[in-house]
Amino acid sequence: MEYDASSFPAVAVTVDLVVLTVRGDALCALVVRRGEEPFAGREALPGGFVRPDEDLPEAAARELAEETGLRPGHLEQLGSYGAPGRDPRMRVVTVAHLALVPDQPAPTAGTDAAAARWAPVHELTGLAFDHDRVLADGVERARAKLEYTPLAAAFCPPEFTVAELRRVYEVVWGRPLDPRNFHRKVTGAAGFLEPTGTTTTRDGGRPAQLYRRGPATLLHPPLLRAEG
Amino acid sequence: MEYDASSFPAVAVTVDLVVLTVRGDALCALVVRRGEEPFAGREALPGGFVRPDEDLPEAAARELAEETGLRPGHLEQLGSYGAPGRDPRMRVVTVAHLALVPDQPAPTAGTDAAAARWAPVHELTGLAFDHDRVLADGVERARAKLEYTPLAAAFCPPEFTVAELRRVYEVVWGRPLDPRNFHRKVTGAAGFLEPTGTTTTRDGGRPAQLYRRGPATLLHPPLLRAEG
DNA sequence: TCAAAAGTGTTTAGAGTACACCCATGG
DNA sequence: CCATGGGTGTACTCTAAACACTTTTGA
Repeated sequence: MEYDASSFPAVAVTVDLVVLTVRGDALCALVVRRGEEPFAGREALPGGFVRPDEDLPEAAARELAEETGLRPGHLEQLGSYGAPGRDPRMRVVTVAHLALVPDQPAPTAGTDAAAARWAPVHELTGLAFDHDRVLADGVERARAKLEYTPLAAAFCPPEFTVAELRRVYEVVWGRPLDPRNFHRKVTGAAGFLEPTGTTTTRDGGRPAQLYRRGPATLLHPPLLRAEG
Repeated sequence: MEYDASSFPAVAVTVDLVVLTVRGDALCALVVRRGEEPFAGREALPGGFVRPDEDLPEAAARELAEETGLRPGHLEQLGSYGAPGRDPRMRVVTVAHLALVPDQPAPTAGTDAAAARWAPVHELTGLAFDHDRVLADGVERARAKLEYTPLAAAFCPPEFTVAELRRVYEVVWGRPLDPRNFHRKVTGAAGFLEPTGTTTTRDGGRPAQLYRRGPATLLHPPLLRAEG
């Protein structure tokens, strides 16, 4: 990395957020309606400047808290996007992040979030900037990561049943899973789930064991998307 | 993404490269000796400024060509690193990229590459900036991607034998693989390898079929790192 | 008592590993 | 003709998919 620190191109760095949640039957993303040019009136992913004193993950966490008022179940860097013309005003490189959050009772209760809403990802097209692409990359990352990490639990409340976890997989992958085999797999995967000892009947039928997220970060064996 | 384009923090954006190759028995990375402060005399990953008119992948490809004179077998974005203090002079956000190249007959024959060398990744510590971390992330990405993509072929010359491909896996993963089962797996994976119809005896013994990279981007089924 | 969902057991098919074995070349 | 590596066949094991079946609640 050789360069002269005194003469560098003027670039702005932002963080943008793909915030995903499972609501009803759909995988949903958080979008905000833009009030200013460019792309005024269009929807965009939430985001903002990286401040001089903060690291990239900090900036992403701050923006997320400002938009949703919530601590995410999971937050990771997705990738950077910096095509010269992506913002018509100036050179902007954005570091996109992927956040997974549990379903919110209230849609959005943040400060900045006047014009924010959750929308099913399959309905979201025509976003501002290159955000269609960023969103697609985020969704694909989430889908892939459910296979080999216990990340699905990030979409769930602190305590959840196996059926609720299965519902996350079914919505994100868009296909049904066998409840019996799914139950065996996730309860058998070391470190995925920790039983709380309590049960609930909120899903109807026979009472279901409640679980918390376990300490595992990788799933052995992975759950596979391609069944049958 | 709401912001005032006229008042943004001053940030420099660079690309850094984790360039990996398989040489002899070791996975090696390209490093350059720094001539200037900060970290003068220390080794660092190759990299440089993103120019005003180029996209991030272009910048990475240009830097790679400048350093190695070579077209990579594979080039992808790795991640961005932007901790406030990572460069003592000013705020620098770097977009790290991962490049995989075939083994070079001549070590490095580029323009900028006076002080460049290939070094086994396990010997590389004490790199400038946060490059130890960037390198480690790149190596881990490469290891993981060999499992479920046909990326190992990016380490090979245009035409290669199954044994040469297996050698790549053994070096990157650091463990021996059964030649017979490996052969069956890679020749059986659809789209991984395309036979050229010619053979070679350059590895000794019975002539081996030569293959080219096939069109597949994902491996079904994946090769697994954890064997029995 | 019935519907609904939790959870267990069993069968069967496919994939992976280990390893015996044969093939084709150079020296 | 022997060493070397290429390549095939096969038995065994392990996992997962499919699905019958039992359990435990609310209505």
